[in-house]
Amino acid sequence: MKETSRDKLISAASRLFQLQGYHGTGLNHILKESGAPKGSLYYYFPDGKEQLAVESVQLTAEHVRARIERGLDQKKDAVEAIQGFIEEMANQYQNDRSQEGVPIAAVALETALFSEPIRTACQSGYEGFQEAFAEKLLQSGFEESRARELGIVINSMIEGAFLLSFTTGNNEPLLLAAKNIPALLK
Amino acid sequence: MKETSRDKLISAASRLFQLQGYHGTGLNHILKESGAPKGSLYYYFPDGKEQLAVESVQLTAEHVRARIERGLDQKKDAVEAIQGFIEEMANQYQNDRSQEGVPIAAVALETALFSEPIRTACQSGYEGFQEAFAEKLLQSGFEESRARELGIVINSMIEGAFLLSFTTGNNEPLLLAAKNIPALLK
DNA sequence: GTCTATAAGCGGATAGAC
DNA sequence: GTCTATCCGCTTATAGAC
Repeated sequence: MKETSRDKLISAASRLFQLQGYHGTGLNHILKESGAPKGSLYYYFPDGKEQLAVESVQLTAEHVRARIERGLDQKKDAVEAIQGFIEEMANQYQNDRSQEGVPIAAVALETALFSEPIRTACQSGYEGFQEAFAEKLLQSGFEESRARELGIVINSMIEGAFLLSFTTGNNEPLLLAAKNIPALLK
Repeated sequence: MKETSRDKLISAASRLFQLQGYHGTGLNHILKESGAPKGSLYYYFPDGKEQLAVESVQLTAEHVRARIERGLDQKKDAVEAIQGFIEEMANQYQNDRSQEGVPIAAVALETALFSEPIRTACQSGYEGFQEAFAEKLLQSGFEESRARELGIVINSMIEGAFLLSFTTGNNEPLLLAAKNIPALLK
């Protein structure tokens, strides 16, 4: 179970893109961080930085979705589960703020109008998050179309609260999002 | 009432930073777009790109806040006013999506951990948006602490919905945010 | 105050040895 | 598959003429 240069490149890129965005992260920085040689980068990712970004976004999105699903499994009731998940995010954010960033968001905003492959990867990622929430709501008895709608609304709320918490260095927006979830799902 | 080089630089920078983010926008691009000469840039903004970004964020934030206030003045009831404002944003976004971007957000995400002056400017901007919403809620009879809380929640919701709409090229997230505002303010 | 020329460095990408 | 050397373009920033 060894980690290849390819894996090391993607995971380093995922971290750095999330922290500094797409244009703010140079390939040299990714190479240094990953310990991989430049030759390997273009061997594994012939389309260069853009391809690396697409795969990084996909990896990040899978991790986040898995984390959402794990979080929502903690409680049976959907409303409590979603509320608890956001609170959990708020709490763990308080600890290692500096090492995280907002998943996908920076890359999405920077590249949406200029790289269709990256934009599509971000869109798919977001759809995955929404599905995870909708799935939980379905299981809790919400009607299908309503559950899908609320998946989008909850995702909006979390992304926005995360953006504000990250920018201000204060987890209050996330805590308030959690607090107001029950009203939204009423 | 002529527009100075300084004004032209800031307004060009505001547009480009919003569309492409901080690191994705070069000074040369800003200069070309504004028509100002490079000498003027460092004459008016001795601290260079960082200072230009701070002032651009401030300008953008003022415009957005003014637009929020104008939007909220359209209806007397706070709930209807906020809902209407988000719908208005969703509709106008449908038209000229490509020329806008999400105000402040890209710059905030890219620079929060690496430039304190820019981060602070973004934070102040967001606080202004929240005040505008809270003010309207106060006038509509909401209790002070509740109004301030909801200002943050509404701002989160809008920012997140805007991010998703921009990334997916579809205004559905904004429309759903508007639709679900009444439940939130219940 | 305005403009040009240029410095110094980093960006992404490639060639070619091994 | 791995690594180095290198190219070219664009970046921020500065110097100095006008």
